[in-house]
Amino acid sequence: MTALCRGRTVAIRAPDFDLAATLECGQVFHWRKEGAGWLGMIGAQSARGLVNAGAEAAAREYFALDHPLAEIYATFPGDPAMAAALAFCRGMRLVRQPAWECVATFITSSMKQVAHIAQISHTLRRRFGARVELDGRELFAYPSPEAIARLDEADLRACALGYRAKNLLGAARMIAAGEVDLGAVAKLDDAAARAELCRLPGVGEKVANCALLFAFERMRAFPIDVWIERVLRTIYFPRKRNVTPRRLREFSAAYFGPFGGYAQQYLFHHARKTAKRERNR
DNA sequence: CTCCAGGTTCCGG
DNA sequence: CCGGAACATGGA
Repeated sequence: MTALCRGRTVAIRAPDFDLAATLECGQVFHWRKEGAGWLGMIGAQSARGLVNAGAEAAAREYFALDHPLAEIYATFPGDPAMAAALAFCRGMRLVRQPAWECVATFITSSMKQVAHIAQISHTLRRRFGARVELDGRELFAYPSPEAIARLDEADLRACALGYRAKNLLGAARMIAAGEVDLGAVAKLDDAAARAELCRLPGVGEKVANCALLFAFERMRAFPIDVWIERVLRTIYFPRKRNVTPRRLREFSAAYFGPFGGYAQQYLFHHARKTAKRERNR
């Protein structure tokens, strides 16, 4: 397929890679379209800084270019809804995000549209994150737990976080204090890792599953948000009442298989984009 | 103006 | 375990 990933100066080649879908599907929120390419950071470094340093490997790691998409697709169920989502999203990859950045952005995601989450992410980065130069442009890393832990709740509310300010602050302080160790979470099995993440304020099952999927490579993690719930209810439980959250969880885990998280993200992106198109009609 | 957005937490059946 | 309500903010 196409070679993509232009941080304005450099390209990375890979087959079966749709960079735009990967960056626009609502898994990561800070990349910005610039001309024909995208500008953003991979952890603490600008995408171009990485390549200049001769570490293209880091970009390949971040964008998960090693994920065997053909094999993953082969595990998807063959129903029409899944087929349509696959056709729409083919080449979209689940990136490997830095754990704290992922946990924190999804703490701020509750009851927010994707555009709002991105706005909050940019404000936090600009105000409290480490600044990096890139050709006269400036980029900002996501602020560390320690940097946020030093702040006041009012500082965060001033970034339009609303009630989420208390949660982000509390989570940052727990991690800065060593009460929760994200490095240790990586070594736990799925259930234990989920439970450990849920100790953080503002992290419930859905946010924990996003973190497991987008930062901890748990390909079975299946976040159920309002969009996915709508898909599940309308496509897989048509005109059925009393379908409980527990039932949706159990169905998803059994039906979508070992790469359920990938299936979930494809269904999510497809549902959101097609819904927007319908609305504009 | 009303409705809704990648939810979590707490509270009463 | 389940459904409801409170919790902030901004775009459609």
